[in-house]
Amino acid sequence: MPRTRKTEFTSSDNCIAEYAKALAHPARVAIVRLLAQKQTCICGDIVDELPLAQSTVSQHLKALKDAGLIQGSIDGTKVCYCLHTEALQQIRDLFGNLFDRLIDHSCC
Amino acid sequence: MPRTRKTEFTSSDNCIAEYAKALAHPARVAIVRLLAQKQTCICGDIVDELPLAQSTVSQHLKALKDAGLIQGSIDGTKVCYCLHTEALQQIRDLFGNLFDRLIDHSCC
DNA sequence: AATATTCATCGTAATTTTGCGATTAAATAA
DNA sequence: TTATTTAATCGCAAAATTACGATGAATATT
Repeated sequence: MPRTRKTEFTSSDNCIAEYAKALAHPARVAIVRLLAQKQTCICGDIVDELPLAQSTVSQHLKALKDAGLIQGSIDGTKVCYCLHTEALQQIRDLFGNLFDRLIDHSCC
Repeated sequence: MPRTRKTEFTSSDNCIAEYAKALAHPARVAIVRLLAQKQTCICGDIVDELPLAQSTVSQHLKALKDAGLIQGSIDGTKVCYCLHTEALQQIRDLFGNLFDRLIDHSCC
């Protein structure tokens, strides 16, 4: 009997994967950590903290913004970025739900 | 004055990014969730649960194994996979440290 | 021994990601 | 007004990811 196969991933799995993809590069992790550490919203100083060109950092900022992890607000010629708390809370919840129930399953 | 630029990412950021990359595809998230739900170690049944060809699923399993998230043990012609608890604990810790301190920073 | 099952690996194509310099747009400063 | 600063976007090249069928290796079954 030929086996039937699922046709899609669940929206939860897609959502988690999308968030994970947003953090799947050390530059983007560094940006998030920077914004988490400094209580003030940093902007172009992020570029100075990363071993990448300005245009590349801008791309990573856009990726984080598209994923909903950060927000940017214009202040003169500068742009001030900060974390989007609700999204990060959701990430914590999603990853928590994913991992919480597996504390003592050593089956191999 | 020309600005100095960092030359590397921290090992912590690299580590988090690597873990995030392992979960940056819905198929791999689905595999982890499957292994977290079933207390028994599943093997090729994973293929039937995913909308992907066997060879593709095998690649995703390898990616998860290379990242240290799962382990596989051979049982006859079958292979039994299970989660690698320590790595998942480390992920929880790393992401927890990254996100914990940012509860009430709304600066934008 | 011959066949079947299970799963990893190979080879390849299509797509996505990453990175940079150059350019552009917008606001400020001179 | 004319420069200068800041940051986004464009265009492009290199690398990585994703997906599949075909093949191979190992064990189990007949």
